[in-house]
Amino acid sequence: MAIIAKRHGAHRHAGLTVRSSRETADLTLRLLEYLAVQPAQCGVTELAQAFDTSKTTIHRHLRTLTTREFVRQDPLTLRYEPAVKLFQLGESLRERFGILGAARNDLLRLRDESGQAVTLSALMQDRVLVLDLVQGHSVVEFGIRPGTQMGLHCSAHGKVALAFGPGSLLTRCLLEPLAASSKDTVTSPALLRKQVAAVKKQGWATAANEVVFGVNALAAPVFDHRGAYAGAIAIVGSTQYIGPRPEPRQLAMVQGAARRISQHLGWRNV
Amino acid sequence: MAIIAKRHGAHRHAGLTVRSSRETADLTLRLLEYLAVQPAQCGVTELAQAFDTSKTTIHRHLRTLTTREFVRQDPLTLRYEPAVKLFQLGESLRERFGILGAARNDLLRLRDESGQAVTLSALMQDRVLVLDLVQGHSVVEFGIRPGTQMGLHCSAHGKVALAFGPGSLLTRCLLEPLAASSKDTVTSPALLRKQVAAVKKQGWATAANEVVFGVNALAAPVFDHRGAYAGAIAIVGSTQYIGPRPEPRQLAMVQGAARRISQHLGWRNV
DNA sequence: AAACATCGTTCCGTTAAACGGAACATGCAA
DNA sequence: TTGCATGTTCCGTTTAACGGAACGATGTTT
Repeated sequence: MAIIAKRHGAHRHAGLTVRSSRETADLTLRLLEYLAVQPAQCGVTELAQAFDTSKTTIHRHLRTLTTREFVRQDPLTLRYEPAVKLFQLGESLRERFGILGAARNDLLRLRDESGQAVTLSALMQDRVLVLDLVQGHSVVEFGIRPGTQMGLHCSAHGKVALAFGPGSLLTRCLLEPLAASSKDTVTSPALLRKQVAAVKKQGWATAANEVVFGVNALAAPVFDHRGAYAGAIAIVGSTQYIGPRPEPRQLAMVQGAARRISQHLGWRNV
Repeated sequence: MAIIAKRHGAHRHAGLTVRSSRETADLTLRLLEYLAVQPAQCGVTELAQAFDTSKTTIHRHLRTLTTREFVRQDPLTLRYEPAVKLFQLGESLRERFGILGAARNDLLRLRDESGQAVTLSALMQDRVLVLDLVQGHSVVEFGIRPGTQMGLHCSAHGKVALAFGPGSLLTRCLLEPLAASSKDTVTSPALLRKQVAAVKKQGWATAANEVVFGVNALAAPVFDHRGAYAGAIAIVGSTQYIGPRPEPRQLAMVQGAARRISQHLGWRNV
């Protein structure tokens, strides 16, 4: 864990301490991030070691974070942990996604109809972000936690975004080499273009074994009142239940749900 | 808006600029918070005015926030807005509440049974925090946004927390004067003690007209595997549907859902 | 089309604030 | 008790945060 923390911090080099971070507030932000992802409370000494700096510095930064209520000190253990503010600020960003409120009920209906887990994604800064998840009814539970970002070229959500999102998205995506996250990941630009074109034509996308082996997802786009791409919904489950060529019944359910959500967002006609 | 931003920042006093914030990183955090709650993107000049400081300073702080991906600059407008990271960190705090995952399905069932909006709360740092909301089926929609914190003495969630949460909570709550948020808010310590005792005995709480006039909520506690208070659920709706003395049917639904969620958390017997 | 206003950004000398070592107060274990 | 942890405070040194002025690019007004 110290490695992560030190990534942009201070490095020991031949017995000499070289400080590579140019900004001070930077440490405060790194501290905040570190505390947030840590499962347990953290002590000052422990943090000082992780960030390779003095206890004094850590303590001062924690005090800054505490007065702003981003972090709090447990009165019993005297150790530090993230506070409500962080949760609230994260929550306040949700409001920027009108799609979230509009989708909730239809996601549940889709889950009940399909029996599979249902996910909702939107495009944020050229990245596909999972916004919501409704757990399935199967014995083994699939699903991706909200906040996770998915690959554009190696997920059903991503391919729908490439097909129906901003036209320049595919171009920008192909600027960087396509990372292979599994054996079946598409790494050829030409093949990806072909797939995206197909998705655009048929109105849905699958990504069998592309994220995790044995798992597939079936995604369809959601549009806003102007007819612009607002996000995507997908059912996700074992390849046993969702094949590379999905059943017409599943397709109808997913696309039906997507259409209803689009309509809630003010979208009209085809 | 400038007032909010300046609250702990720099103040003009008789033509003299006095800087009251002792810490530098403090400004970075205030900036982050400001951007998060702002509905639109913000420009450098605008922010410099709001925080009564130079454009240079704002720009440098924004750059710090940008490199850490807490904030991003829109390439088109060149203005700044909160970025994914903030959402993800907020989301990561959710994991600290085991109650959230355990409750989802039962919240939906309760919504469908009761037809009312359903809320889920937990105790965080002596504050009752709304964690989840399932919208009702009625024409007029009620409900409180996740992230909102509710008064201990003037909400159904709060009263349940006082009755079943840490024993010292009531004591600490009574240290400060009980703020009246509406006409029907309980402001007498003696009366509150009495009400809390009643809640403890009966296992549920209501708070008609205490938050907003015409709105009532019916809350019941949820317990974890050790039998400790983990949070509360409630149905919320018009006083027309949820009376001060709720119908036995409604009580059974809410308490049934609370019991099922407790069982998912590992709670046994009673 | 030229002049203007305003945007975000860079430069640089000044100065305030961030820094860390040492000493402190406290709680827990041998 | 003594020892070793913890989190916290003090203070002299030094670093990096500061803001005014100048810059280049946009888009608006004359």
